[in-house]
Amino acid sequence: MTQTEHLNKLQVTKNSFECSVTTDIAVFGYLDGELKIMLCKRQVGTSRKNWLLPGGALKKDETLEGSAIKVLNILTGIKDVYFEQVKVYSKLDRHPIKRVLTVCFYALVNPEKHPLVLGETVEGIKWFAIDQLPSSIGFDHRELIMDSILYLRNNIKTQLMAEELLPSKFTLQELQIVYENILGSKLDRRNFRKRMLQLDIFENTGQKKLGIKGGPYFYSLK
Amino acid sequence: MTQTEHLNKLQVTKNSFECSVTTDIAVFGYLDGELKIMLCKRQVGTSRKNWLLPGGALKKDETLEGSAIKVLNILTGIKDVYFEQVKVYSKLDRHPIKRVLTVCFYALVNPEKHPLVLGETVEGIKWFAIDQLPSSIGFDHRELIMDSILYLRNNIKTQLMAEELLPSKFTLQELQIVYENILGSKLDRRNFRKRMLQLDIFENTGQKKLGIKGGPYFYSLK
DNA sequence: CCAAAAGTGTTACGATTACACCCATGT
DNA sequence: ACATGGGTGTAATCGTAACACTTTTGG
Repeated sequence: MTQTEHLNKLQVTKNSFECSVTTDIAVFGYLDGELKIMLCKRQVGTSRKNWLLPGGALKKDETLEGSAIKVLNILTGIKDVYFEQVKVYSKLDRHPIKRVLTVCFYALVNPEKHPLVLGETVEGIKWFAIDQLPSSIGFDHRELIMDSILYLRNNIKTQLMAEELLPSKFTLQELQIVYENILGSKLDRRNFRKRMLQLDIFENTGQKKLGIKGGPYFYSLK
Repeated sequence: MTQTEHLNKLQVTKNSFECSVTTDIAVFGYLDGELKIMLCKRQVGTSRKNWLLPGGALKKDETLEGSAIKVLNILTGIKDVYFEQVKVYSKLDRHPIKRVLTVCFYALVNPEKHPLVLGETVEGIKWFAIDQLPSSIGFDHRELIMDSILYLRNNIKTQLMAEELLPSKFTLQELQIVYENILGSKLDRRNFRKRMLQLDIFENTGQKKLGIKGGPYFYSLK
């Protein structure tokens, strides 16, 4: 340890305040033709009013990312998903009882690949369309959700998210709907198709999706 | 308190791990014709090897933003600056002695408006060109610096940063240099000038900067 | 008077947008 | 057969990038 680090250590230990830290995860998935977000009702109890993002306390031997992954798996059975840090929330009164600092992540899942398994303390899990959130959302989680959507919206411009959100075979319309949901606006169908196909990462499987007029082809990642 | 919140409180208190939290601030400023970052040597001591971002421990009654603002003021005398959250670092071994979680911010300052005042525990403060960082940087602060530059670079595309970084009167060349420094690439002079003037937020003060061939005009924000 | 930097406008190119018809399938 | 949605190409527009000469000032 260098001197500087030694002194810095003193700096930290002298100011001995320590803080509970939690992670909350905004999980997005494409379901029933819409972009949705997963919310939970936690624990059994007489009043189960509020929906919450899945989340939990950081433990001694965990990184934030590790904690988020573990917590999500324990509560919902989901694993191996795409994660991204959104923001930290540190307002003094975010939690009614004690000071809690929360790091929010967002995750993208393809619900088809991630069957839900209710964790012990989980009363219920439900997917909500992002423009039809329930009115009863606990703590400041509505703010976390809104911020996560903003981050997602910004990231879609540069990053491709189809792989994470969509089933392995999908029609171009389904892909377009995901984009429109995230961006919150309508896109021109021809221009969208052209742009996506120019990326040269999708291929036409030759199969058509049945039950839909027009007979759209399924596409998959190359 | 609702039932849900009550239960969540149990959730948090049961897992009783609490963690020291610090904020570190990557302060950028335009100085000597270059974009620079401010680093400190902390505390007196025989060995003063490592440069560090200014930073300090979160206290009980502070938000992260509040803490960052206060810490920066105490260490360097700087106040009233533009802040933005970058990222949280939570690797287990970031700090040699104890578990410390760090939230990194970046700040933009106009050095002309913010005279430096060395704080008590500060041995020295120095501005480093972002492509000439010292080799001895403590902890994982090199990583924090690199991430902050990336965030800054991304933000310049949508946000205007001249006001924060530049003196009240500046030439368009100086403005261009800030952009080139942040982006890490050369820009076409005519296109840059055109774009900036089209924003319609700068005005030509009519004064010329002396000592420079060509006699460039000073501009200021409208 | 020479060198260095400031100031200025136009053209070419690429990317994005707008837009309409025919074909396939389900009902 | 009819209605719904799928598939496709082109022209217009906008924003970005490339580019050279004259003017001003310092040395």
